[in-house]
Amino acid sequence: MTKRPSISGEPCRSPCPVASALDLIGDKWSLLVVRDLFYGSKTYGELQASPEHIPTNILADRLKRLEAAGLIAAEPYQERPVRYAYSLTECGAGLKDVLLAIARWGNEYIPGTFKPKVAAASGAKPRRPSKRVRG
Amino acid sequence: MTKRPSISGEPCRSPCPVASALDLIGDKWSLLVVRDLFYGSKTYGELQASPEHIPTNILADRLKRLEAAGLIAAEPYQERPVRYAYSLTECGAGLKDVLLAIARWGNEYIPGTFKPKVAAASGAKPRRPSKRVRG
DNA sequence: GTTATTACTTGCAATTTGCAAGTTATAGTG
DNA sequence: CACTATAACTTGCAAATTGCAAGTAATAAC
Repeated sequence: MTKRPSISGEPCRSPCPVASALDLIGDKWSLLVVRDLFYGSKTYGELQASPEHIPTNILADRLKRLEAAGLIAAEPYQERPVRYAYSLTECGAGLKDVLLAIARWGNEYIPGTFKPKVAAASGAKPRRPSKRVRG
Repeated sequence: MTKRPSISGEPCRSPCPVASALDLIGDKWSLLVVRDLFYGSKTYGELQASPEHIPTNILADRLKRLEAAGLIAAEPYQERPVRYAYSLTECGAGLKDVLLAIARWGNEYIPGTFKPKVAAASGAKPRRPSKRVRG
């Protein structure tokens, strides 16, 4: 089985599933990227346009790490220049319950938060599927 | 006090419940402290003894922040020197579903993680600090 | 009176963050 | 063709955060 690097590239802190999960998604931005992919964002620009304004270098870094961890997949939708459409893998999509639990907690205990409409992971395909260039 | 400070002391990034929640608990350590309190840890020493070995200054900082955010409460159990027993508030205890969802996801997608026994939040008062060893 | 324990605090180097600006490739306008 | 615009990143760097190690204060234990 492939090794799953933590968010900081280190081995897992402990075999606790919570600690191991936080090694991958325990930071301020990763779950927001996952949230946006759930809501149908696909491209770098769409992810960047979210209301939290993730810094562009952080977004690039999180996309790399989440892909390396197997939570998301990058598929080129055009060449010259190569542009990628990002989507959740089954592993990443498995975080839906986590996101829902967090959203419910936020709604209950943090005043001023809105109630999100739950969106299904979109099946719409980006144009021009082509061969991979990136390893 | 109406304002809920983020983990970095800033105002919330957006009214999204997920983003707002991550402002409070979106880091590598906060949810592990909450997890340990769920499992019955009460004192600083017990929290520090967890297998992930949280740095002591980080633990002190997180306890302050989580208390300021209203997720945990610190109650003195002895004077001279003052020692505090930490416990989850209702707000902090509300994170149980979040922890469970994360643990389930970790168990399903991260190999090598153990299945935790779910422990109820204990209402027992601390007497003498007792030795606990958790794995 | 020396050592141990608990619960922290402090110092500091290294890492991470985030703002801003730069880069690369292509499209559109005149 | 020159010029502007856009999309998707990359790079530079100051500031903030992290985490290791050591220090501190109060008390108990030997």
